Amino acid sequence: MHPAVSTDENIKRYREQLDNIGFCYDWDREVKTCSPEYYKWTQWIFIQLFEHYYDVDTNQAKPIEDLKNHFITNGSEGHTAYTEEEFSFSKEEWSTWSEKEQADMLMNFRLAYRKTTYVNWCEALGTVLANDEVKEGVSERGGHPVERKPMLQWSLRITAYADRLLTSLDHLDWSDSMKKMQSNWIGKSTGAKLFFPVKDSDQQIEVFTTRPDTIFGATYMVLAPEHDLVEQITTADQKEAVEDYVKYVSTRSERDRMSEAKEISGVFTGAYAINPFNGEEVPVWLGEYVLKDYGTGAIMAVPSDDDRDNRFAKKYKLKIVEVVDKSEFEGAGRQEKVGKMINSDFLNGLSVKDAIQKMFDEIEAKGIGQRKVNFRLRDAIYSRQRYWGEPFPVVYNEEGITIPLPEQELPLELPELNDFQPAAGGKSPLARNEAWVSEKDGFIRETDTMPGFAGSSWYFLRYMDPRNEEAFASKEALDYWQEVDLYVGGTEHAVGHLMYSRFWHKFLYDKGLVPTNEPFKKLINQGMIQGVIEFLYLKKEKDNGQSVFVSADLVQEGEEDNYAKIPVFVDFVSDYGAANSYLNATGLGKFAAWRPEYGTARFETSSGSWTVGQEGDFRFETVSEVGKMSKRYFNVVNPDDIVERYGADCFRMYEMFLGPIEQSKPWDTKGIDGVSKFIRKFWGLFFDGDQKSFSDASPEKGQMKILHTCIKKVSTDIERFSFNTCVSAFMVATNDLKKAKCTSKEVLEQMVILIAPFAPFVAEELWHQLGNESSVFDAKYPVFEEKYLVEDSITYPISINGKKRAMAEFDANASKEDIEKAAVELPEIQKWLEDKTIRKIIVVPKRMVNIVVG
RNA sequence: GCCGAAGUGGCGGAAUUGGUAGACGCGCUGGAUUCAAAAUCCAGUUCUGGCAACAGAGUGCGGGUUCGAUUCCCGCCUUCGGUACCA
Repeated sequence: MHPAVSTDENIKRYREQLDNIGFCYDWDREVKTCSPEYYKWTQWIFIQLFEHYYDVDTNQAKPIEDLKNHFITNGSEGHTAYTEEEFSFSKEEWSTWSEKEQADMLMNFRLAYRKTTYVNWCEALGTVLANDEVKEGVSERGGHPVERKPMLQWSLRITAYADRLLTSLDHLDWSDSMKKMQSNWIGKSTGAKLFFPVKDSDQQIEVFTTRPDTIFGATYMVLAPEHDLVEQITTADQKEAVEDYVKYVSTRSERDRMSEAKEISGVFTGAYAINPFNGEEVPVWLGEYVLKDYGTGAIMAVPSDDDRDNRFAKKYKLKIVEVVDKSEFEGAGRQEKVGKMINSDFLNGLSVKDAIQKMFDEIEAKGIGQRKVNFRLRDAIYSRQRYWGEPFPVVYNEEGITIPLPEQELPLELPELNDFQPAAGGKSPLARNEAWVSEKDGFIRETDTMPGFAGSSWYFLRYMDPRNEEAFASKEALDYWQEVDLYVGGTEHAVGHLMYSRFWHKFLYDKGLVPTNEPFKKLINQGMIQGVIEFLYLKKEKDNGQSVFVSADLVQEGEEDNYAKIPVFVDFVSDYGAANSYLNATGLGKFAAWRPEYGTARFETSSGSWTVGQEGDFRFETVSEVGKMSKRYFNVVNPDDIVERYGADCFRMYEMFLGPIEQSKPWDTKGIDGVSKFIRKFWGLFFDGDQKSFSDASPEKGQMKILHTCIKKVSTDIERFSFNTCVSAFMVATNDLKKAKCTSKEVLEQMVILIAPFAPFVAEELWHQLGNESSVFDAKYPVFEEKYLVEDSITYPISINGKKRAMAEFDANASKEDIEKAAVELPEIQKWLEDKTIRKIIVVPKRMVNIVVG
């Protein structure tokens, strides 16, 4: 199916569902990130990013033209543009460079730029896979091998904004946990970068370390297996081992490499580096735990003070030199920055803290390195080898220089294609459309497309002015709406979408295109309604070329590692959600038809093997896990049938009633009857059968108390997004009003207004039944009045040593002394005081009494 | 592994600043109504012992602070989200 068709169907479907549930949206402001009217501006923003660099002096984005002019007049000398590498060239050199060489240099500074990055390449499928589609080195679909492969791709230089993304978190009304996740993700650390010369070579290894104090304990070095120097420094007799290892690591996902649960691995290059402080020769190793893209892609390993280095050193029997004496800090971890320096020449006797500072000075004095702030945050890869995305609004000339399209040629529309599979030779689908790719004058178009986060990084700005053809939004609209007041989103967006949006927004702010520095003022995290994911166990090793699935009950405990888990569409599964859910012959047939690549697979169950076409009594057990409802897991449950059966009011209130908004939980309709009953009960306050039962009778004091208790609870709970307790407050009020036989229109009318945002359909109907002409949503929302809740007396719990032993009622104005006296004299309390001395009596007014005895 | 969150009856959950643990709802048990069922209504329902009054235990596990801890501190366990190509 064409993605445009399925996307339209999905949008239509969502719209129907949202209407069905009774959500109030201003549909005039609807935007579609895949429509050319919208993505014209996504492309436009991309070009702006391409045309700018980040100036670290003024801390804002500046036109790349300015930088180019600087290079023309000064060369690299004195430039203040953000970049990862250092470049040094004179204006004369610049002027001798070809246009292509100059363009390549500018690429190192542009906020949108091209560089070689690694992708998960699956040769068998001829395509690049998302990390999620790769499970333990093989593709989730088909179980084919996947390797890391370098590819020239677009990236966004988000790292230029790292510091600002970090510091402006302070001013946001976001949860602390969310801010922490973002700040950890950005991962600012202050350290030193320094060079270790390679023995018998003119090469140097650059490392970044936050622990320069431990340099005398640096007994070996580790390079990322992809490090540029690997080939040059590897000795002849280690060549084969190194090549094998590099190949092995290319099949490992980054996540696997970071996990320490798995066995540590590495290989010796044969080369030695010189420790610049003590002149010792230290072996240079490769290790998969060092990543190419973090820091410099190389570390000085200090096994005495780093856990991973320590494990590595022990495994490969490398030298360990203790350099920090932690004897005064019992229980301190290996990596804790405490203790006194030992075995460290001029650092001996210093505290770790002082030693770090001293080393910064030494390194700079010796001229072998300098202080450096490093960020864990990496630039965002912006290319996707897929059809369904925004085309890049650029062409490449014959030399490969990037030329952005002029604004009047935007949008560059996605051309029609009838086959969305990757093109031959691992190229993106768009490469099939040669007429589109080849532009006039030998120019060619980019065949990759933009990622999903392109359109989603700024859509909220388009809501402010969705039809504007002159700009992504008018200045007037942006000034009026400012930022997003409240953003409700899940924590799954914590470091992805929310970080990218903030980055784009800051860039637009720098250009004076938006009035605010941050896009989302307040943010709350709703939990996810989860689903049960059903997996089939697939043997990683094929049997004579045949895929073999094994029923979960036949897989031994501890053997799970030999299997890949393949998700199955939950509709095929019998007893879905139960612990022993399974596929019968029909279900297996559906699975095989749905996943044709497994059409020839064998499915082993306790009652024999099943293959396509077989009938009979098979029970192939699945693995059930609670996880997010997602297209990827084929476990999405549809709200429509609930609305059909119980009505939208009931669906809405039940979903709220399930629990706190920020908590995740599996979807389960058990209990929805309670909410359904409540709505009928609420209706029953107004009607006795078909007869209206309300009257003009003036409300009793007790009824007003019930009403205002409810108003108070609901008003405060709405403010703190505690909707589940609002629903229970309505239930309590309804039960109480019924018990009080309340028929007062005055009270009931207020209840209707109060409940309207929760159950809009029934509220509107009752509102009209009460004789009102206008909509309930135009009525004034009830206001809590304290006077209805004033109590004459208060019931106190009386505790002995913190354990409740009696209840007693006291006048609301009773003094502490009176309460103490009366409490002690209660017969239920007296028996606990026999043979005991009263040590203390604590009275918390209007709360409780605690008598301490001993 | 790392970062973040959560863990309370048979189940979903409540307890807003350290002050009555289990509100509200589901389920279950008994009863009313009914030829019967559904629906509805009434009563009970944390666990253990007890006819009961009552007593003991109890908020993932182990410690600590406090007159008092679901709430604060330290150490663990389990589950969920993220871990850079889902966004």
